Amino acid sequence: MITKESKIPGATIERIALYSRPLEKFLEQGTELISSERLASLCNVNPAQVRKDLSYFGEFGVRGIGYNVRDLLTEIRKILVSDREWKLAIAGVGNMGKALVENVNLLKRGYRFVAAFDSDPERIGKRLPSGLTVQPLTSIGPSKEELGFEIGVITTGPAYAQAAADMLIRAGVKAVLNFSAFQVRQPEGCLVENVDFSINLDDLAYHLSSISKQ
Amino acid sequence: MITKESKIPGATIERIALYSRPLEKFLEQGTELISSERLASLCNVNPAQVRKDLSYFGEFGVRGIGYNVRDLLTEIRKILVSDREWKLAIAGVGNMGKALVENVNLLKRGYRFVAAFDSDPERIGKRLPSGLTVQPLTSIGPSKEELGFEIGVITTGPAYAQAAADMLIRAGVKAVLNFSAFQVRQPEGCLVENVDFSINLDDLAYHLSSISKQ
DNA sequence: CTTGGTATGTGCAAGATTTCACAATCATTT
DNA sequence: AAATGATTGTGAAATCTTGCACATACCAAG
Repeated sequence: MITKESKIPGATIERIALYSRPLEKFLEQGTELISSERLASLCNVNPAQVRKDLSYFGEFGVRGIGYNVRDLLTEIRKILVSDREWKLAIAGVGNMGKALVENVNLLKRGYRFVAAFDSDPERIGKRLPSGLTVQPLTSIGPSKEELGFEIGVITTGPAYAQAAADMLIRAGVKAVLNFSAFQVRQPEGCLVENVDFSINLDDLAYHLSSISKQ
Repeated sequence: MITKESKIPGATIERIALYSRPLEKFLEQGTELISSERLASLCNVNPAQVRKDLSYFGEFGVRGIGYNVRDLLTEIRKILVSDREWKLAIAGVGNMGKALVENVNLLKRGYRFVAAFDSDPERIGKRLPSGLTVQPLTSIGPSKEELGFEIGVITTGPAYAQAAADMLIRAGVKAVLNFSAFQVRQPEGCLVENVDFSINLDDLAYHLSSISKQ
């Protein structure tokens, strides 16, 4: 039961994060116990998958009974290291940027935006509802020194995405979450996740069509 | 080379959508040819993977030469059925909803929002910059009759997500893209994709920590 | 018209992930 | 204290996915 990183499927990590969502809800509702079957059904996965995923990290259930909601959630947060606060910086304060900075769910889960940047002179200096003042992209470096954000989020237009990523990485950020339409390359020593909604729509369109073809 | 749906990996579809992004850029720039190697490198995947993915649908390249950018993009759009317009409806017109409705990339790729709904009386009746007028969630049914949207997008708060999904599905929508923090259950006869950014952040946090532990 | 250089298409092996199926374990009842 | 019923944890089988390696095909040059 050694937590050997290299053996853990990447998809397992994402599913474990997924499991925590219904658990949070059960905790609020006061439900104490949950079975792998119920949790699986809520997450659209196989019950054995839930158990196997968790088994990579330890034994958190009680045979014949199920999982204690509070305990399991605590364990999952430990596994994902979301049991502490992470400081984020955002580059690009358009609609999408604002949606993220003001998203209470992220804050509830410990993701706090501590700095906001943009290249548009119109936006620089403006104060966001969350209290952050928009700074020029060029001040990422000094700002990182001062505020110590660890993860960069990119919500600029595609034209500025790579530049923003470069500046964040040069400033020492070790992980980047990129929502721009431009696919940011993964450089040495920095994690990059690219998120592109239109891919989800393409995916739906493809499957919709292939269903109706039958 | 029969396009047998059941044999095509789900991940292949998503990657094919991914390949179209750099291709769009090359087309704009006037680049005519591209190799699987270059395309793979831009998408952070293996060149053989690119060729294998495409081979599920046909032979689009020329041995010894590579792929014609324009032709490949056309083929990919045919495969993904993104060579036509898809009509979307959005439920929830907060920051996130607005970000999507006003996203030019989606429009450029043929995804057009034709209706917007919200449960907040403050928002109902307001006109969005894109020209849409926000309607009450309860009018989804009649609106679908009239406007014929095929895909529903959910950007409500978690409390309204399932209700919004139910209404969209009852109105006859066959695919739902859900951005709310609530995991919508996949009902019979309707595709559901759940997107939750905080999972991406959890993922980054996990990998960041496991790296620094070494 | 042959040769050389290059990059695709793909059978197959290697690898990764998921699912099954059942032993293990615990609370409860008799 | 034993039997019952429930649900976990997990080895192993089944399935799915990826990547190698090379035959195949095409262009260009001589």
